[in-house]
Amino acid sequence: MGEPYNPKVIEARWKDFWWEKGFFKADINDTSRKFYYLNMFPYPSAKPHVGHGRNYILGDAITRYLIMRGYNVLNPMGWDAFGLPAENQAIRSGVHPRDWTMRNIAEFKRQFRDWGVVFDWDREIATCEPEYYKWTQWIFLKLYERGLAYRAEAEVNYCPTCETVLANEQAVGGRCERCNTPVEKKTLTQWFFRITAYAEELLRDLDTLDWPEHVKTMQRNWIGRSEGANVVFRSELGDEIVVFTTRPDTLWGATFMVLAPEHPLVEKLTAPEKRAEVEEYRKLAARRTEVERLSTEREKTGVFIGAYAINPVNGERIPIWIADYVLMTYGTGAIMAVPAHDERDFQFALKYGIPVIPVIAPPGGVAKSYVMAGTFEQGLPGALREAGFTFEEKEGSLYVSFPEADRGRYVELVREYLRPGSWTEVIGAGWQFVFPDAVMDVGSLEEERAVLEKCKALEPRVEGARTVAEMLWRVEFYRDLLFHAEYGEMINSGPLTGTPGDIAVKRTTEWLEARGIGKFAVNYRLRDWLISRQRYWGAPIPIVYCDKCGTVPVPEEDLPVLLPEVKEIGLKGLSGIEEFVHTTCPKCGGPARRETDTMDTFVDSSWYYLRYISPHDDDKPFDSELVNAWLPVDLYVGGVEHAILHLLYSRFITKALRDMGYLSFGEPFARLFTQGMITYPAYWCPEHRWVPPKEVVDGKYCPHCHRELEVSVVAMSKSKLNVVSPDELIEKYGADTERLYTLFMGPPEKEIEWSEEGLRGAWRFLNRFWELLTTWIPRVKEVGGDFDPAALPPAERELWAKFNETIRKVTREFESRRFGFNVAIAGIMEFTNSLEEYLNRGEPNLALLKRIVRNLVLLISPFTPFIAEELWSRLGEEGAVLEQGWPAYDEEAVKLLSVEIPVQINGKVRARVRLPHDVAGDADALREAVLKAEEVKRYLEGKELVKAIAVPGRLVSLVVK
RNA sequence: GCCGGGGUGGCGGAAUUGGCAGACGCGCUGGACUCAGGAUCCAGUGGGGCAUAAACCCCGUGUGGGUUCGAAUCCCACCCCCGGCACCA
Repeated sequence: MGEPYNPKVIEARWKDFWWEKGFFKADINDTSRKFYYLNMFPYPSAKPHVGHGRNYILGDAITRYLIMRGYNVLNPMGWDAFGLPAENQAIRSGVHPRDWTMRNIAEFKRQFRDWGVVFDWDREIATCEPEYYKWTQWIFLKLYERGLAYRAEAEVNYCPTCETVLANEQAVGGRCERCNTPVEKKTLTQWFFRITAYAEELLRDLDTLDWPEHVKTMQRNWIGRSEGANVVFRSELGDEIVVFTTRPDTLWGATFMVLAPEHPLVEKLTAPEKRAEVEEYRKLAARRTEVERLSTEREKTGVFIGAYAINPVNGERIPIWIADYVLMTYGTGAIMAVPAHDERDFQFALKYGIPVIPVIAPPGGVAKSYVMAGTFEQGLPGALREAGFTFEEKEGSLYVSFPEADRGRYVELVREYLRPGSWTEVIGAGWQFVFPDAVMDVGSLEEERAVLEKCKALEPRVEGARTVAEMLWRVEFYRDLLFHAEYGEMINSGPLTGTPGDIAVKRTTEWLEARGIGKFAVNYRLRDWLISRQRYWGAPIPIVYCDKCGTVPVPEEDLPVLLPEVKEIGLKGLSGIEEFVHTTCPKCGGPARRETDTMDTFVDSSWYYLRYISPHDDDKPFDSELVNAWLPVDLYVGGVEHAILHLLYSRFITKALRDMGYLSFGEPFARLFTQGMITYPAYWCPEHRWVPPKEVVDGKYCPHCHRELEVSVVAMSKSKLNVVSPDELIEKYGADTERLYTLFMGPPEKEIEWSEEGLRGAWRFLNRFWELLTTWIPRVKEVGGDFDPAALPPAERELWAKFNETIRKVTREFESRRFGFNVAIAGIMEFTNSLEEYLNRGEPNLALLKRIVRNLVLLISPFTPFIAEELWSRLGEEGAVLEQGWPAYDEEAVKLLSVEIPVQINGKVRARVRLPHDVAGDADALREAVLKAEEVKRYLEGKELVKAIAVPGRLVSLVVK
């Protein structure tokens, strides 16, 4: 019998062993077998939970494997240590953010140690240490020198709860990412990094990265490149108004123009009688929060400013409006509005009575005509039918649909039957109005007006309509043809009429360029990165303002600009600390004021992977030569939540540093793996707020009021009280069990729910594993000598083959891009089951068993290092597990085995034939052997064999009649 | 709306990428041990048919069609779910 498994004793023995032995210290000067493995460093908030564990346990397993493969692994860890929670906590409790942060860091390190997760701790960094943020400031200065850091007055997102400015990316859906408060607008002078200068490259280089497709897609969407043209409109007074459009082919349909309320020309262009109204609207727009503004439900609003612009392609005079659906921050802050082919413009035009002129033929090539009851003579339906037109007749009205090609015929025909004073329309590729005495197009503003007037004169019921479009909109039958955003043949477009849809954009752009009124242009959704934060706990921006010299960067030798030591952290951040603000100008020595903004913490984390290479270098941020040798990071692992911000910023900083000559590469992370979160039920009581799962009564009732609780399975978070602490689990089951279960629960990429039952499955397995191995280790320990696999009897052969199959399976998962350790561990479990069965059968082959036990221990070691190290030492082997090579897979082993070949007859598996490996491996021999086999013959009797397909090593498929 | 990723037992998920669907684990059912067990061990477990039993048969990977000797896997159409973005001109 083996002894009982006691993880507490075992784990205590090895906890510090791996670090002390130096297995996790990278040899930074040897890059011949280098592997830079990197976990995203954590923000050290309070205590880590099992959800944090997923990331680090995964990484630890991978690095242990790599070490055994003989790689010189760099696997560092550090702390994203600046940030809001520390500061908010400080304001509340008076504990200095540094002390709070350091306590948490200690807690994280203790947890890692308990987990058996080891890093190269000699390279530990914390972004809040002066020796680190000195270089964050240095990077700022370098960007400033290059014009990539600049100060600008900008309308910014401001969170009234956090009392700070937020980056666009932190204002998620118009709400503060941290506290969910609706974001307000404020105009402030702020620091920006010019990430847009790299928009094109950031987009293009995504193609070179071995990253999950969805992450690349998210970045592509975020950068949001679109091609089109800038077109120069002019106001009636001659002011240039440039608009960006992706649809220059719709230019002839521009019936109005919209400027963003903040557009600089608004001031000048507004007519005196409109000024009050315009001013009011601008104020309203400025006050509106992002949420309101972004709400898709909201109806579009705007104001006519009393001025007109001239459409350069056709000289049409079109009204200029302002509306907040046009953003100052995208394109030129002004658009040409083409209501016939843009949904927003269409809504706007309909609401404010602005004409619509179709200029692109709709897809489908179908035209429609509605002939109202009472407007036509008796014979029309019959005549239509006779002429081959199909239509529906409802309450005396006709609803006719026909191919565009029949338009002429239809118009001729219907005209004959129209009663005097009536008309009908043909709506399709262009809108036509058919009167008994005339046919009129709606192809220009002038024609539109003429049609409208004529209709009004004939029919008092359309009196209220302000435009033709409004009139037509009343006819349900036409609605799907009044507006569309597809590409199609250009119509009503002067010299370009008739241009096919597939070349319309290109030809129009060329046409505009030839006339000097427009130019091909590219626009990005990406905005510059706003890095200013009005806070204390961050890296101060190293800038001084001098009355004489202006904006002066702090000289490099004066870095770091230290955070002032203060007793109490106030709400005003650095600006509230007088001693800090007042300084002398580095240029003239006169009195000056310091910049009091600190940098966004994403700046800290946008370059930390470079610092790990020489973490304690006082002379420079990093050693270019070593960094160029070690980077890009071979494998970067972290949560998807950083798919846009952190990764995009890091890529930008890398490219900027490369262009300054400090780096030889332009992408920091060659390969990325994103692991999913661990979820757990969170219980909500309307009265008693969040209830910890353990206190829930009968799985659903509040322990205080017995009300039924609302359950949601969500990512573990302290605030929702649904975290599972590793401490209790490790106390009860040991770290190996937590590790094993964490890796076994499912593919690491996916989000998954934590389950203590599942954890107990891992616990049971480790107990069996331990007992089995400790039972036999004393015996195999004494055995010497080897064995010849080819000479093994069948049962042993099979075991040996199966074991090698297991090695292959486990190895494959480490080498794959999915790290499916759930499958690898399942393989180990499966093999352990077989081994147990074999050992229960009788006296085993001890030489074989020894080989298997040794390698099995090595095989499981990346997942459960404690138990592996303990068993390894009990085997009496030299050295530690991490000093052993990774078990090799013996391909020959499987070949010793006979193979069971399924035989399909007409697509159904009807028999199985056991054959030697070499027979099964050869198509001809296999086919022959199977056809001769007794169990197959009975299916062939009296039948004709039509086809026999043999797949070597797999199966045989027979077709019979 | 646009983009991306998916639909396999009661659940998490396997399936060597076109070759025995459901590995491994959880849960469940039955049994053992026990004063007891939410501990542990053993057996069974996709659905259905037949049934003393072994065996055997049919159905089955979101739906419908197609390609193929053979489809969870490839193609076409549709339905549903998850994630991201969303007044970006």
